Amino acid sequence: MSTKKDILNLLKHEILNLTLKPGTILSETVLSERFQISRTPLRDVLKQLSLESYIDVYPKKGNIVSYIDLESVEQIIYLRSVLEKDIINGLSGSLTLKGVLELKKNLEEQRNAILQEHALEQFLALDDTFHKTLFTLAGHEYLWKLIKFSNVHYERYRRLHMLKQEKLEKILSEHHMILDSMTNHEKDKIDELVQHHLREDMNSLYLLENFADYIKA
Amino acid sequence: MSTKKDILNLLKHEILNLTLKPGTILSETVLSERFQISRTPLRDVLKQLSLESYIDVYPKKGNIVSYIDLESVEQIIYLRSVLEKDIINGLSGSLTLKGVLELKKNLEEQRNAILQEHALEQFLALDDTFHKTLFTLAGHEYLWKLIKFSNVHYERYRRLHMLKQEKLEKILSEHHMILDSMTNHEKDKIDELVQHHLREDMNSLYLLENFADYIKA
DNA sequence: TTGCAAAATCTTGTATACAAGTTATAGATA
DNA sequence: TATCTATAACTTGTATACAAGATTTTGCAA
Repeated sequence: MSTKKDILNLLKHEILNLTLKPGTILSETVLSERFQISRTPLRDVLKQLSLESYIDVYPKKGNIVSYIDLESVEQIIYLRSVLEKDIINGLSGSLTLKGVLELKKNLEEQRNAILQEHALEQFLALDDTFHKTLFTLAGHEYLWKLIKFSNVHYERYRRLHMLKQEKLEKILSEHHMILDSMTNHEKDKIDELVQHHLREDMNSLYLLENFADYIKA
Repeated sequence: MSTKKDILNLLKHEILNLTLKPGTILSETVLSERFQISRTPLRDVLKQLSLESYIDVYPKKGNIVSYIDLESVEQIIYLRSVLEKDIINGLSGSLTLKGVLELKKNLEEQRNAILQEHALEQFLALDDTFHKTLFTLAGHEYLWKLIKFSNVHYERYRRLHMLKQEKLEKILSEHHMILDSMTNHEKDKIDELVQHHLREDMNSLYLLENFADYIKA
C-alpha cells in the first residue's frame, strides 16, 4: 500500500530515468494491483502525469509513456538559454560571497561525482542543482519550478545524450568557465558559454540514430 | 448535461474574468448538480484547475478560487519581458511582409475595439493575440502555451489594472511603437519598450488599495 | 489456408455508496 | 447568558460496480 504522492514520484522517476521506456503501457488495473490501491486515486496520479506530459492517454484504449518530443526539447533549451543568460548577467553585477561559495562547493561535488563508478546519476543531480542555484540566487526559483514542470522531454533527451561518451568532464569545465566569466563580468563570454552549454550538440544525429524508437514521430 | 471540456473552459473563463471571485467556494456536489454530471468526472475538472492554480484544494474541507499571487505576477512579467525582448529582436532581423501585415491588421482591430462601448473584453483578447502572434512568427508557439498555462494570476492582475483608467489608448500606442522599432531594427528601443510595456505600473499600490481581498496574503 | 464475423476480453469512463475528516449546530449545564 | 460537549450535517477521499468503447480471439465458412 503506497500513498498517491509516493506513487506519483516513483512513476515520474522511473519515466525520467527511462526505466519505463517511451511507449510502455501503463494499465490502471495493473498499477492498482501493484500498489494495492483502488483505481480512483490511481487515476488521479495518471491524470497528473498526463498534464505534465509524462504519459499520453488514449480514451478507452490505454495510457502509454510519452515519446520524447524534440520540439519540446528545442523550445526548453531556447527558453533556458535566454533566461539563464539574463540571470547570470544580472548576478554578475550583484553577486554575494555566499552565493559564489555555494556554487563553488557544488562544482567540487561534481568533481568528486565524476570519479565514482556510477557517476551519471550523481552528476545529473548536481548539474541540476548548479543551475537551480543560479535561479534561486537571482530570485527566480518560481521560474525554475515552471521549467521543471515542462521538463520530461528535455530531461530524457539529456540523459540519453550523456551516454554518448564521457562528457561529464566537458560539462564540468563549462560550469567553471561560466562561474569565472560571471565573477569577471564578461557579458559576451557569458552569453556564448550559456548558449553552447545548454544547446550541447542538439544538432547531432546521435539520438535519432541510436534511440529512434524513443522519439516522437 | 455538459461535457468535461465545456465545464473546464467555463470555470476557467469565469475565474479569469473574476465572475468567480478569489475565495469563492467550489463545492463538488453543488457543481455536479449544476452541470448534471456525477462527482467523478467533475473531480477530474477540479484536479486540472488545481494543477493550473485556478483553485486551491483543502483536503476534506473544500475547494476555493485561488487568490491572486503577486509573486507569480512578478515572475511571469519578468519571464515574458526577457523572452519577448529576444523574440522581437530576432524577428527584427527576419521579418516577413506577411507577418507585419498580420500585426498591423491586429492593431487596426484594437483601434476599432477601443471605440466600442464595452471595449475591455475585446481589447484584452486582441492584445493577447498581438503578443501570441509575435511568439508564433518567431516559431515559439510552444512557449506561448507554456506561459498561458501559468497565467491565472497575471491574467487577473492585468484585468484589474485596466479598470484603473482608460489605459487602452496608451497600450495600443505602445504596440505601435514596438512594431515600429522592430521594423527599424532599433534594439535598445525595443528592449526599453517591451520592458515598460509588460511591467506597466506593477509598482503602484492601486491593486493593494482597491482589491486587497483578492490578493494572496 | 484464408477471410470474415461474432463474441469474449480487454481498455478507460462514470455513477454511486461508503469512509474519514471538518465544521456547524443544538442542547445541557453552570 | 455563556460555555462546553455531543451529535448531526457538511466537506472531500476511496472503493467498487457497471457502462461504453476498442481490440483480440475464436470459430465457422468458403
